[in-house]
Amino acid sequence: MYTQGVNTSERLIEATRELLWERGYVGTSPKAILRQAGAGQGSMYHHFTGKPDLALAAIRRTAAEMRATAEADLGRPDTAYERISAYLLRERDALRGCPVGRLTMDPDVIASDELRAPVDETLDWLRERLEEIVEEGRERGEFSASLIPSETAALIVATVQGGYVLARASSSPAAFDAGVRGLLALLAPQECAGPAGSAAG
Amino acid sequence: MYTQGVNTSERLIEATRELLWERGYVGTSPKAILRQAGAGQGSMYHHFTGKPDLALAAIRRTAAEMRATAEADLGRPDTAYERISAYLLRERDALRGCPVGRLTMDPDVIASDELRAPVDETLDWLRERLEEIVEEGRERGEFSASLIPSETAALIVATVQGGYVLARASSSPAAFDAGVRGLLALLAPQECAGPAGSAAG
DNA sequence: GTCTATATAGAGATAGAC
DNA sequence: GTCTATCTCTATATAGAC
Repeated sequence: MYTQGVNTSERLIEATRELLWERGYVGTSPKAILRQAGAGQGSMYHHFTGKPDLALAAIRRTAAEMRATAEADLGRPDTAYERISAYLLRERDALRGCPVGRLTMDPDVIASDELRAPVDETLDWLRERLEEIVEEGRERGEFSASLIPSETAALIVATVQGGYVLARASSSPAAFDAGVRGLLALLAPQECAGPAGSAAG
Repeated sequence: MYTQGVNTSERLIEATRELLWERGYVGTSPKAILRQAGAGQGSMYHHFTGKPDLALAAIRRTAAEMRATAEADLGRPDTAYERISAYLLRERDALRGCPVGRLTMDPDVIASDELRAPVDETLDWLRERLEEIVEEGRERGEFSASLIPSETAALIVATVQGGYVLARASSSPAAFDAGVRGLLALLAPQECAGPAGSAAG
């Protein structure tokens, strides 16, 4: 059986994705979703058991999309530094923030293991993927052998997530870019960092 | 005229601070504040014009407290690296997140220049304070001369803010600590980082 | 499947007694 | 200054018509 155009269930999920990104879970009402989707009350409760169920479908899709977007940069045939750099410098609307990461500040999402799971899994996947790449770069001599891949990976993800916080606080993407450049400068393959720690004078 | 114990206005502000930290602005209702403060409806609207006004008082106080806490580590008589390290390694409840930074994910806070102002000013102050310290460390030879202080400062703040995101996503403070260690490893005064970027396998 | 009532609770604020 | 009504609007969900 065919569905002409986009069906209601689909529109509900997409509307929820947009509103969750913009206003979070607590700040998004079923009524707002229905308005955005152009659907009536009954449709939502026909396709989903309620707000949490619909939100879960929306979050899962957003999480999958985020992994695919990241992999597009991280999976390129290039050096580790170039792939990490491509991921960090990718065009972003920093003021919108991360549609997955922002959910960690939502009390109702964090209180529900089911809603939190896709958020956790996605950020965890990203960390592990970056860890592989850092390890690879270390073996190839791009990075210092003293780098700990798992910690470096956590740093990279944190820089992005925290960059969104700075951008939104200042209403400007500049701070996001600054943090990313600061990280890339420290990660950049370098000959010698300068004089040893001569703290005197 | 004396006020015995803590007055109602004070209790309202403290209750609001706790709830804003825990549930954000959108997720905090006046009713919840009154319950937490042990006050009636009338008290709140006597001392404040409404929810935004009370939230503003709470946010300002939290912001001031955050600056003081950071300065306690950053203002120590020590090397730049030690002060930054002390700030990053300070004991934190990473799962609670940053009471100031979390507000950047609150749509109603971001939509209001008045509510956003103390958030912006605080994170901006922190970045500038760290910038001074990085610059100082660079002049003293602790850090590479190629480091750009403003970008490094943005990175440090982003690492902390993003670390909270990772910790909350995974319900564990471990990821926060990992990111911080990853950053400190890259910042650590070092003699030579290893071989130059020989990317060929 | 989708719609329009309808129901119950809570958000946010006001009025006026004490 | 603080309290308890009270008010209007919205959140979330259900019922039942079409």
